[in-house]
Amino acid sequence: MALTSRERVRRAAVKLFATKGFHGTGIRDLAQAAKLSSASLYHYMGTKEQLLAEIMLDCLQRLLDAAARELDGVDDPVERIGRLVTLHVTTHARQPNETRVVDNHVDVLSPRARRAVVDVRDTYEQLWSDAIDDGLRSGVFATTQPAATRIALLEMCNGVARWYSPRGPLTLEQLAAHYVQLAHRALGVPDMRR
Amino acid sequence: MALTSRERVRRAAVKLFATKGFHGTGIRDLAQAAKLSSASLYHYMGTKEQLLAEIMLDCLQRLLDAAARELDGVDDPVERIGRLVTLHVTTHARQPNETRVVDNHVDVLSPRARRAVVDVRDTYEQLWSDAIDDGLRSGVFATTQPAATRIALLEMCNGVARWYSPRGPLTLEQLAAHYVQLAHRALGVPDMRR
Amino acid sequence: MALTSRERVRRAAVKLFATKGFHGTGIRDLAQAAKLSSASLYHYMGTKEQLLAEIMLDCLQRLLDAAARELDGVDDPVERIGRLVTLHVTTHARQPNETRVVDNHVDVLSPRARRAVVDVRDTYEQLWSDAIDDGLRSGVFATTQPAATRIALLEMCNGVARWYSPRGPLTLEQLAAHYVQLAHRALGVPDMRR
Amino acid sequence: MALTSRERVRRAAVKLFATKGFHGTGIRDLAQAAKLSSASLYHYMGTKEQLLAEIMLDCLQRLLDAAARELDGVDDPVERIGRLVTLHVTTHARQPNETRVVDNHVDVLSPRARRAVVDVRDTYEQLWSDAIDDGLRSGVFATTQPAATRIALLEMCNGVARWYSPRGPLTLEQLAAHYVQLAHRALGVPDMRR
DNA sequence: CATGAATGAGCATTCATTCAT
DNA sequence: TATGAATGAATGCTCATTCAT
Repeated sequence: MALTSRERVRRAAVKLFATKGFHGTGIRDLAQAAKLSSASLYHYMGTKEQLLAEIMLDCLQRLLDAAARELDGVDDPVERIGRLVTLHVTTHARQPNETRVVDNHVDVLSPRARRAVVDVRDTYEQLWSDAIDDGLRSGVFATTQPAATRIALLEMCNGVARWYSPRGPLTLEQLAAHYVQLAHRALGVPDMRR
Repeated sequence: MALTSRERVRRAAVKLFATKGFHGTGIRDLAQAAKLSSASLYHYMGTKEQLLAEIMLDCLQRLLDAAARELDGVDDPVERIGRLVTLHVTTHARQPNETRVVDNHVDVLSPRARRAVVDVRDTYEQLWSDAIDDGLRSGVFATTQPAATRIALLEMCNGVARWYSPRGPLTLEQLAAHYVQLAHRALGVPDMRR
Repeated sequence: MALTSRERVRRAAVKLFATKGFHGTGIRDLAQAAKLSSASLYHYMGTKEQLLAEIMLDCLQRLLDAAARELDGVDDPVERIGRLVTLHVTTHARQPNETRVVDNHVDVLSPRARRAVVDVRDTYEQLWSDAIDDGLRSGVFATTQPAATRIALLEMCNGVARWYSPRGPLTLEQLAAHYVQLAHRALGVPDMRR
Repeated sequence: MALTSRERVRRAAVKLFATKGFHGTGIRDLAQAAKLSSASLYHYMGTKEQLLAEIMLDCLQRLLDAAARELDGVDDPVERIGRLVTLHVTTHARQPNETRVVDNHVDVLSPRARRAVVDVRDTYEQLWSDAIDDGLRSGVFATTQPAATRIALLEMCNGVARWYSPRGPLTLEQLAAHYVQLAHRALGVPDMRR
């Protein structure tokens, strides 16, 4: 089924911003990839930067929503971190372009747009912080640097978008399971729990 | 003591490429930061891309050399990984701009330059692979996914350049020690060893 | 009637390339003469060199076509040379800019474009060679150096673009008639034939 | 024997201006060809344009002097034209670069320099005019367009610099002899005179 | 809904030239 | 005599964006 022009623009932008960077992507590249004239592009977007900001906000919001759904009703911190890692890694593996755009383009945004993006991201990362804090409080996690560990884990998981290929030796499930193990180990979850 | 113009160009490029990206950095930005006219820039560099490639190769080579020095005479895989992590993290914390340029700009390079850069990077990463393989063979490491773990650890350590600040709560030593712990845990080093 | 922008670009290029040379003509000169911004120029041309190549090929092709038409059904070599000279001289007198561009810019072209231009030019000059050879065979021409004579005549006729003015003492018809006489004399056509 | 730097600059300029044109030749091309730095070039020349003007004036003056020497004591117009053609053609064949610079760069010069060059050229061409007028007066030449014929002959002879090669089928002597024949025929010199 | 035409501003790079050494 | 360093101005060309149709 044919995509709408609007959707074609969006997909073209995601792919190109991810692979060539925002500044490395010209409006003409976008137009060509979306099979539109560069003038027509402007029926479906504001400025190039607004297009970027929309993509970033959108992806982040969807991640946040999905995370909230995953965590709904789950109390065990080990399980919660496991679900966050699984979701994060899976998302980065399945949508490497979207996530690379989100993860690498914060600095490009104007202050106003950056604020909005960072706010959503902070809300999302708070889910990680909360889970880690809970685990520490309950004694199931053991680390002296919860903040650094959280960031380290997030960076580690973000990296998946840069290297994972479904055509490689790992299935998505294996990949996610391995990263969950890495996270649990990093947080000092005792072996018997795993 | 005054810097040479050449050095000023280099430092300006590192800072700007790191913060604004290669395509986001104009030759005029570079000139202004180096306190030179844009024409004079070309006494100290080839093209903008060649400048980038030189910086990347240079930084990678220095990292590789330092790693070789660190590992010299060290046999214990636990210690070797510890030293690699310490060096990697310390370098990323001390020279966040250099390392961000190296870690984020491979795709910008022309095929020829990319080849050269990737070759050095592969040689460096082989040091990690070797240490991990040794640890697995000797039974001190325990993981079913050595390759994925190596990449995950590298990404995790690279991330340091994106967030660590010496003005934050962690000293360089604490930071490095924590990342060594994370790496050892990720590789399944038994607690008594740590 | 108003010219199209495309045509204005073409005419501006012909005039400027002819008078200031290809390298002496800047893109901004072209834009100003075509009453367009320098950016708009690029809607109507590829690169500056492609614009040159198109002009050259076009003019040469039109000369070749016209020559073929002139010679159609004409057998007498004296008459054929007369018609070639008349056409060549008339063209150079009427379109001095076009012909100066064609005659003086072969060396500027890239190898590929030069090849294309030289091919058409060679085809055209072959018409002269054939006429001269025929005249020699039939005994109506007398020269020991047909090749040198052909080139000499062509250079002589090309020169017209450099000096002839319709405001001078010679009408186009007188000019052409005189050059025909010069050509016939050069080829040793007996006086009674003229 | 080694050339002086001054002479190397001169020769480099002649070769490059002839083949790539004045505007197509950069100061760096000149420097490289003269095996000097571009700054050092300025010890041996004024501006690029002055260098061009000096070359042109010099070559023209030498041609004029040589012509005066050739004509000294020669009264017969047929012989005079013969000597002028021989000298002109020989010079263009032997020094194609010098003559191409002289013949094709008048338009590049500033008004003042152009004036000086054109003055010498006019003096030289006057020698041709005088010879032709004499021949007409004495009845040995027959043409209704002496001015056009003179220009046509000059253009024809200038052309030699564009095509003649000593490695081709014609020796210099044969070339000159043929052009003398062409000139005599163009001027209507009766066959018995030749 | 779509685009050809248009542009001011900007791009990386090169220009001819100067000057202190 | 020679040049490395330096530059303001210019180079050919592309940028993101607008607008009339």
